[in-house]
Amino acid sequence: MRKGEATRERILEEAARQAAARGLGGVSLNDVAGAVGISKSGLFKHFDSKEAMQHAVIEREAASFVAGVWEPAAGLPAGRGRLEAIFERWLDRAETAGAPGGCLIMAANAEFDDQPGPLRDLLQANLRRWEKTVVHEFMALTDPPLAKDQAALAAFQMKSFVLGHNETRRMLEDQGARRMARAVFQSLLDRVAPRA
Amino acid sequence: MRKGEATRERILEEAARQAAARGLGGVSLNDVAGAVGISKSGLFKHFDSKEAMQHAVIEREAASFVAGVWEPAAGLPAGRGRLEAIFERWLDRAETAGAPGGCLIMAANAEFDDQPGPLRDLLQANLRRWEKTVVHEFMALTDPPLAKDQAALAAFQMKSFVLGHNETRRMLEDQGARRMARAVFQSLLDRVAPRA
DNA sequence: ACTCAAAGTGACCGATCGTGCTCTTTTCCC
DNA sequence: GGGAAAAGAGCACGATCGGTCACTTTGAGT
Repeated sequence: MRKGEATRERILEEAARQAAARGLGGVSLNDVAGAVGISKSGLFKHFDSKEAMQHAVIEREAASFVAGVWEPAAGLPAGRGRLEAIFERWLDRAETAGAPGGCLIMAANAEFDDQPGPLRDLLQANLRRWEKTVVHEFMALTDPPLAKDQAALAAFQMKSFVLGHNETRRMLEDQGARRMARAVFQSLLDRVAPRA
Repeated sequence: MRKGEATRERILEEAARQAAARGLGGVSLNDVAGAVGISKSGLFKHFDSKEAMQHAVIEREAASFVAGVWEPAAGLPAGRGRLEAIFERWLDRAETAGAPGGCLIMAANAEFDDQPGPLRDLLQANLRRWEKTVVHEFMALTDPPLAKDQAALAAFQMKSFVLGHNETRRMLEDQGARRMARAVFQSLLDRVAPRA
């Protein structure tokens, strides 16, 4: 039904907002329902359980990640410019996505890395797909293509810089976080594929 | 009293174990008391509130961090060897500290980066002190000393590699995580202070 | 050995948790 | 417009949450 889908969307939106602040496990069905303007039992008409809702939140956020990080760059020609675009959009996530609270995916990865179950499985699958994407992106950076293990090392660094930026920005509250992340990423690109 | 101190220590030990798995906010006073072998009300003779206990857990873990990461290297002469030692011990934390569950400090930093309060303040203060330590360590790496902003960039990368290793190891379950972290860190050291 | 504080118990508080149930209202489709 | 299905309300459940209180046991210092 049309109406139901709209409500479902508002639920996920609110749940994501709360998850960004208190963690995915810390969202309260009562609070979500209240903020959306329905009763707690009404919420169960859209999700069979809290876990099912969390699952949907993650899927929604993963889609948002693809839309916000990958798709804006997908139109660009493969190469340094595209990697730079991806990196910038990726950094954006730590600062704006689901504001405030930063990137839900990054937080959830840390939250569930020790809690076996379907939620962790989903996060892991998403993370693995993204990892592959980034590695391929680095392989396509040079001609001839970068060796896979070299690309993996570059991808590891890129991912690390995003995580470092996230902590530096959010926990250390260092305003230079983005500048530093950008600097070291540019340095990485220079090493992997020296400018003409 | 002697007995009380021992109990207090067992409480903190168990609380840290649970915090590593479910997060600091997810520890249950009931479960902790049960695992220690005392009643929940007995627990309150050692800590005035749950937050006070969490505070003590963080302080204990911070001391463990210093003892496990900094002190083993403190005896070495400043320079590349000492930085390598620090890095290795730091990586160890993601794999063994509080096993299983990895480094409580890293997890707590991600958990509380959006939850204002005394716990976040404590984590932030610890993180800032450690950040300063690492920057100074990099400054002392070369002769003449590295400029502060250059050392900050190096420290940012080192910290990022630890975070990247943590996620790669714990969430991606990539067994090559440590090898990659070591490789990119060595490369960083080579750039900052080329070998003789 | 005596004493007094520290350590620990058990029952209980109000609140909130996720979830199930029945019932009413709304919305969509024909 | 009527009828079926979806959306939602309201209530209550058992469990668990952090926390309090009065009481008993234990242990250390003199």
